[in-house]
Amino acid sequence: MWRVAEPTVERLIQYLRVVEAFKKEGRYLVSSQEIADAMGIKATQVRKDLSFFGEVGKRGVGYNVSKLIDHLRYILFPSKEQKLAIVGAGKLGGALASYSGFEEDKGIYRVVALFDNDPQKIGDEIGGIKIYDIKDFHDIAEELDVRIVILTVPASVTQEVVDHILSTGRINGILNFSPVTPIVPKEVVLYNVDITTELKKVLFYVRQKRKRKKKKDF
Amino acid sequence: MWRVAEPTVERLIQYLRVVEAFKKEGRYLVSSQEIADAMGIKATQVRKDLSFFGEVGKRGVGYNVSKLIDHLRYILFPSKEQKLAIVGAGKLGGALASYSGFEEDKGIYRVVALFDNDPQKIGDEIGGIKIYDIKDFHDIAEELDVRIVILTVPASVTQEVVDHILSTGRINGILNFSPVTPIVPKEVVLYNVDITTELKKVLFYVRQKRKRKKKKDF
DNA sequence: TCTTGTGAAAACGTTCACAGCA
DNA sequence: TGCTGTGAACGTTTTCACAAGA
Repeated sequence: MWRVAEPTVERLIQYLRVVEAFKKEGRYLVSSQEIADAMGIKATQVRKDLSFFGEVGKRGVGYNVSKLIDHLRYILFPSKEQKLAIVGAGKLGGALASYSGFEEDKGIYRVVALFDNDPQKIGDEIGGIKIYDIKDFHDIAEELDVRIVILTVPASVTQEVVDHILSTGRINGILNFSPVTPIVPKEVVLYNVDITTELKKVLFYVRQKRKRKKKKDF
Repeated sequence: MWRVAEPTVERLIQYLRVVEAFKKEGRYLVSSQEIADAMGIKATQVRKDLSFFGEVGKRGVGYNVSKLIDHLRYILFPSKEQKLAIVGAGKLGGALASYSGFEEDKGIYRVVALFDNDPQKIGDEIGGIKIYDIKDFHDIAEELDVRIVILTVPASVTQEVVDHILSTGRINGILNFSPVTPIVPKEVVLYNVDITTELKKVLFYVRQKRKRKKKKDF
């Protein structure tokens, strides 16, 4: 199998979305330049990425929209729909359980369960998804064929919860929304989405730019 | 002013959190190795980053925890508390309005307003934050001194809403949660947090690893 | 002529090896 | 001796320049 660099994977995922949008507009052909413009990157970058797995466009013509979609889907998500669980049925977990953006990705993944430790919440439903007791994670995850988890628990219990869900030996992927990076065995895929860090990056660069501008003004 | 690379800024922000945690534990000194371990990176990386703005540790000793915190805060966020607005009072916007993780960053930023176009919601409060009519964005943003926006609107209206809020000329930073990358003038700082892309990266690499493992097993 | 595909170069980021100090 | 600071080496990612093909 090929070894794909992480920034390339990120862009391939976005190419798929962008090209699917072109298809919805009824487009039959698309150029690397058009894809690049839609994403704010360079056309050469798009061509490098797309040609990584072999030639897929036609020189002088462009890329066939439907063919390109099939190609990207085959490379990125050739498996059947993956089942996800959201662990932590608080505000953020609840918002994700009924997040409309996930609808677009039917066939790739689907949220099938919520977990929490609050007896008040267990048994309820959010967005049509049932809340289970985190104590029953082992059994329910097995029953529902869950191997990937979205983690939306408070920072203070992140490591503890991660240890618990990994003790089942089933889970091989975690998308963590807490600002604490848990320690996981290297065979588990962990990505962190830290909202507070992203916000601070915006703040830092806004200030940086103001400064640069002032300097220029002289 | 210095030019700081983006991965460096991200790590500096995390050093601040990690070192503040060490301070809470009553630590007076900390080594680059300890910081590195807490973040799963190399100690040399920590030293490179921390020495970027001049020497701040003591050779043979380590870093003074309180001094290091002051130093990082001075580099990253020397300005007064920034006011943020959340545009889009749906599930995700609501969850962020009452997100407890923001409490930790008091003094750096604060959410002061929500905006939506749904007359049903306008006038309500979420997490103590009032929902205003997006039509009044210009006036309210000026009144509340908002220059940074968290965007949690549906993908289909992302560009339209961005154009509207930028037309005030006040806004110079956007943290966008929609999976569509809006086009903004280059003087506006834009960061995208695309939950669906992060999820797909996890799925891709989980599959990749399974394959690699199988190969190894032979 | 138009647009893709690609080796080579440049830019960027990380790691190493060790010098410098307490 | 122990730990920081840093130039040089290394690895990775992006960009360039142009060859190849419809």
